[in-house]
Amino acid sequence: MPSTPDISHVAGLLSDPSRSAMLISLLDGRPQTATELAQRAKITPQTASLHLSKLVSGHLISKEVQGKYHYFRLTDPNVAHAIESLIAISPPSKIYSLREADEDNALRKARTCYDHLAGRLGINLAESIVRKGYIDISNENYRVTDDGKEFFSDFGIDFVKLKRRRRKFIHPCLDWSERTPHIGGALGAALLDRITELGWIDKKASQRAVRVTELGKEGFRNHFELSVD
DNA sequence: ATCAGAGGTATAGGGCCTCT
DNA sequence: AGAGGCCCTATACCTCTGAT
Repeated sequence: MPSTPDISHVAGLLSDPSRSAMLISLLDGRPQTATELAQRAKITPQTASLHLSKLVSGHLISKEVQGKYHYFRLTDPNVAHAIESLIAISPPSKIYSLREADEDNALRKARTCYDHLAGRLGINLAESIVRKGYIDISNENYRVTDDGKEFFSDFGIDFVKLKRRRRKFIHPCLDWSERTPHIGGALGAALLDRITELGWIDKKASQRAVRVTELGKEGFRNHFELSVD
């Protein structure tokens, strides 16, 4: 008889507010030190260090030592996907200041979800791609059409190389702020890489929120018929 | 090459809180 | 009351950098 997966261990690791705050901070895919994560979770570095060691032993995050710095990151996109899904079914956190409200608005507008684009921009981009017939939705799954293959190749994405990767090629990733899926998987990551490379978005070093540049506004309009304010 | 200082992380011990 | 978990402070350890 197949054994039942034990989700209680992972759920236990996620159940602490400090640990979940650090995991959410790691959602942008950027490696961060224990001290940075401690600031995010509003705890001391020593406490953060303890929590991080538990998350490492639970295989939710991995650690890379570079000199005196210890960089932590999510182990793989599946962890990010799981956290985003939990955020989608969680009640919104209370906002106490104008700064928090601004950050929340910026995140809802456009942000990275581990290694792909999310927020209203991510949703609108996915909807535009579907509308143009580059991606087909069947049984709530994404499939790239022949037109899509041609379009993504023209857009500068190496489709063949992407297909060879062991990672899931494309999947709908539920957006916690919009409750609508955006494009996840290897193609979602490649899209974000290409958009960043083209200078369409500006990723701030310490934030998940991204800003669309003037070049990006033009690019999204010309390639995806998207008007970004 | 060696040493001291600074920055960052890990660990130990204790207080506090919650649950049973 | 006891157990368990979280967070804090104090301290030790590691690594890097700059001065000598």
